[in-house]
Amino acid sequence: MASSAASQTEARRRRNPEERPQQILAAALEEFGESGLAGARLEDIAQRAGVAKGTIYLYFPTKEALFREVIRSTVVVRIESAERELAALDRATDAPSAEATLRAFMRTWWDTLRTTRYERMHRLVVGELHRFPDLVRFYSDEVVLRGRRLVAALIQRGIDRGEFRDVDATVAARITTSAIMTHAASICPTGVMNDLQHVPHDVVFEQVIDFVIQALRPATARVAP
Amino acid sequence: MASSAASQTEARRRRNPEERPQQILAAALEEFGESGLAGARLEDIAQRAGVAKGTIYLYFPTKEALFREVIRSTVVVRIESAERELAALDRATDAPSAEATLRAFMRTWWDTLRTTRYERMHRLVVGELHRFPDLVRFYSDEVVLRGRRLVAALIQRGIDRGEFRDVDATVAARITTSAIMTHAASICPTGVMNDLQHVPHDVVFEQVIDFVIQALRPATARVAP
DNA sequence: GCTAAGTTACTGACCAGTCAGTCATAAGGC
DNA sequence: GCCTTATGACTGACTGGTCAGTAACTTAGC
Repeated sequence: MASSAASQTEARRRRNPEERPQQILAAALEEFGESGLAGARLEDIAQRAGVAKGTIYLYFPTKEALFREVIRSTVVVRIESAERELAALDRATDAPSAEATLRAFMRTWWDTLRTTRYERMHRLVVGELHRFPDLVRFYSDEVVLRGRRLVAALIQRGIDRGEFRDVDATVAARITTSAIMTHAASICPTGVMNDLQHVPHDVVFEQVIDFVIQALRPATARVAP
Repeated sequence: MASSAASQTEARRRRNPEERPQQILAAALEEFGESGLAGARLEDIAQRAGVAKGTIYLYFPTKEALFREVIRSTVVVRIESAERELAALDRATDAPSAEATLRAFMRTWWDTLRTTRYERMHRLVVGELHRFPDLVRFYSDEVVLRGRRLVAALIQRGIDRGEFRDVDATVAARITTSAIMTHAASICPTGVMNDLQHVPHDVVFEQVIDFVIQALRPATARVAP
């Protein structure tokens, strides 16, 4: 036990300037997501990151600056993954139906949103972001609009191919993403839709996406044979 | 100016034990909604309520107890207004179409959700409630489930009358309310859908409700004549 | 109607605890 | 031996909660 504590101390003391910011940001996301900006303690963030409090100040000038970087860096990861998705979709342009593509894309999004990481992010965005107008704008432009544009493109493809009704793709994308995001954020144990705790995630996802697809189906496709 | 200050002091000093809790709760909702539970200062709440800090402790034992009461009392108001709506709907049982009734009901909800009061409430529910499991349950049962049951009943009525497809009314209600709530919460200036700032609220509402109605329309009703 | 004694709502200075931010010191790495 | 990275004890500002005191109002006695 003594040796383990010693090796731990050793490990903590090892210089690691490349990885330090990431360690600290990851710990900060957890603490901020748990307790909010004002409620989170730097001491706890440091402990979770396996460093001393002073170390944080070697990389971030203030608590608020750390918070901003938590948002920015998490968001950047999200953008990048969304872009990877888009690229993958563009490569396989016309093989599957628009419906299948939309389903697949929303599915990966669904799986991402349901992680604890994004549950915390969601909490911070709704609960604290409003006090940082520049971050609101950043998030709004670089995450919300960008993500929606992606979904809108998929829906537009379906419209062009005659699979979907001639709706406003942007509006449809907005409603689709909002439904998916709310459901993803609310079905966790601490979420506000606790009646869904016992419904398998897959089923909830299918319910949402089926509803959306129904709204997008053209009238003629739905006549009984 | 001196006289105004004097009369203000006079007003503040007037005893008013009946109204004090409400004054304090209203001020607390504003401050908590603005700064979060940990970020809000009792001093500021007191000032906003026009009382001294000590006065708060005559009515609420701790800051946390005050927070709980803010949630509970605001939620109670919401339940009561929803029940009034339900009663009004039951009185006019079979006159208008299910679609018209659903539209009307969602419309009043929309107008309520867009007030600053509920914007703050939403922030608190998403951002802070998770640390109070009993409040999560309370909110989940008494607001989310209850509201959804109301909407589900409206949709079921439409199904029974043959106006809507034979969908799972609960699922449809869940998706409908989530879309309406997200949009209502996100279109404010500090919200995350800032591209909607310049779209009239009525239009946004119509887009959402039209999309939902499309998903609910039966196939046969949409065949071209 | 007036004053004294009593009651209760309210106040704000104060205390004790907390925590963001600092800095003298230590520990690698070269 | 010097420079970079890391530490954690320390400080000072801040705030939740307390309480001795005050003002507003009520009742009683005349």
